[in-house]
Amino acid sequence: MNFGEKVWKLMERIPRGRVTSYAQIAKKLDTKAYRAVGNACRKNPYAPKVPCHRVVRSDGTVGGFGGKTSGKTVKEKIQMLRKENVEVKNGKIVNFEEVLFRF
DNA sequence: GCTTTGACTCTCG
DNA sequence: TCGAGAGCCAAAG
Repeated sequence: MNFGEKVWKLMERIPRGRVTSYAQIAKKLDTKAYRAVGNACRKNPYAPKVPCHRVVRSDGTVGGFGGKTSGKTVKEKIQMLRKENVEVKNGKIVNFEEVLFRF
């Protein structure tokens, strides 16, 4: 199994209204490839099946989705999260510790 | 097979 | 508060 497949498989289990961080995923995979995780997300061949928009940075900031690479913007990502009952303020997750999915 | 790049994270000034 | 630097790993060229 490829590295990316493991990442996507983990992302599938993120429930609605919850988020996780790249660090959490890397930790679960027993690796420190935080960046590689983000790289895999950027490719994301499993489109809506894998909710990469529920993956944020370790400090709770949304990050990613920066125009060039995804075509979308951080704002769009935030809108999706808010739709799923995830509060976002100034690009950061509100009550991050509470909605963080630790697998 | 080495270099570049990236939706990352941590530390320090 | 915020940016810069360093460290980390995987994929693509």
